[in-house]
Amino acid sequence: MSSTRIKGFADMFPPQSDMYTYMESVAREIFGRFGFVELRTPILEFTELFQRSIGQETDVVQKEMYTFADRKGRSLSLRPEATAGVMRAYMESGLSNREAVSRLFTFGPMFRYERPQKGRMRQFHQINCECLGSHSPFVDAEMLCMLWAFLHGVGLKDVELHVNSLGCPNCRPRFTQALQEYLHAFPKEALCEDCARRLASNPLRVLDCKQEGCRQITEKAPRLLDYNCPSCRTHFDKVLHLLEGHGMHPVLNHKLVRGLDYYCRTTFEVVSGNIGAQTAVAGGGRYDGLLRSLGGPDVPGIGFACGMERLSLLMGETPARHKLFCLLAMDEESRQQGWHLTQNLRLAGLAGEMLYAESGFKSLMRQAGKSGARYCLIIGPDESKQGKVVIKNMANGSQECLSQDRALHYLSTGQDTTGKDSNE
RNA sequence: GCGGAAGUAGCUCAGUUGGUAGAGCACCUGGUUGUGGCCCAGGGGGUCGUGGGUUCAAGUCCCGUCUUUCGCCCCA
Repeated sequence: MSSTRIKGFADMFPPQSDMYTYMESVAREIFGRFGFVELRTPILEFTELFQRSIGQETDVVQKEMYTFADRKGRSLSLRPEATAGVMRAYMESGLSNREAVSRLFTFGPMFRYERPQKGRMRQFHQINCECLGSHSPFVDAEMLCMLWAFLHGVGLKDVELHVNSLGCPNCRPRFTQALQEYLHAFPKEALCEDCARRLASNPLRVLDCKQEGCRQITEKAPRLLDYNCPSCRTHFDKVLHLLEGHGMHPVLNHKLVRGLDYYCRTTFEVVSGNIGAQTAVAGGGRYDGLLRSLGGPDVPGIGFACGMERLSLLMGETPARHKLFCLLAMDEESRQQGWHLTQNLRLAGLAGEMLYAESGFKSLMRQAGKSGARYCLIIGPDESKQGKVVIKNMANGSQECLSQDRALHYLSTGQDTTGKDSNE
């Protein structure tokens, strides 16, 4: 309503923020098992880095970046994706001299000036993984295996893994030429306006146009895979073979191309039909020439990005965190005792709250009920005189009065079976 | 950058051919001394996104604007 917030930039409260924290913790755990370490790079970089990395001709660079001059007139941009910054950091750190293969992951906000819609914000969040230093198809398969494990780890189902091979600088030009020849055979009106333009500037993009007319035409278009050179083909076959042998069944999608210039060979997307107009939850691929083109060592790489906004649309509810206790006290002396007890319970590892409102007992009791706490702790004049506390089990209504010193033991061991599984 | 839809209480929405605002849920207080969830009774809350215009009178009609949302483009 009030418009103090920047369009496309969202505040996140629970349960949404809990969900993002959850995604990150699952990612850390699983990526860690695969030998990945966390890298954090700046949100701001020199504009030139993105221009050189992502590609001067891409929409992302041409019209979607938040670009501005700093106080000394240098052009800076908020990162629209993570890979460029990771490459820069990798080069500057000299990591390639210290280890042959580096496995890095990073989380964080990215920025693109686009029209917000379902699953797309101007400030959005990605989980990003890069493996640098290996040409091996085993690595490609490993990345996909890890991505799949992560998505399953956060409870995702009903998603498909699409793969394709874009070939390399040696073989792709032949395909591009063949595709253009194929498309030129159709009358000009057959393709949509955008594709007519793409035909010259970026013919590969015609393949993933959503327009029905274009789709029919590209259905029988030349296929990338058929134009892969022998070594690209061998590489890709190996990746497919490994995945199949591991029980993953990637969908070979001949129309899968990627929007960023640096991709080659293995490319992939994880798609779902349940995120509005968007379909990709995660996407990535191999980018063997990227580091070299940025002035770095000739080190191959492969990586993927996973969109957290989109992922969150597909996830169920994250388990709500449970409070173990809610303490209410009825007069000043009781409040003081209750306050100390509350802090002691927390310091001993139990999660809970104390109600400070000086309202009537009924009101406090209602609030305790709403808090969702498993136990309600009550201290009134009678209890505080003897240093006691009433502990009421909110689920079954049973209660007992014991000394405040024993409350911790009672709550952490629990005399009933339901009291044992505190997860805080 | 382009197109469609919508903006009324914290939330979801009613609001009839224009006559100075309602419901449900939520919240608060009670239903006799210190026991929540159910029920009952009461209560607090809205410059009807915003700025103009038409009119005796506009939440209701007209125009602008902002925001949100769904698409296009593009992408995760």
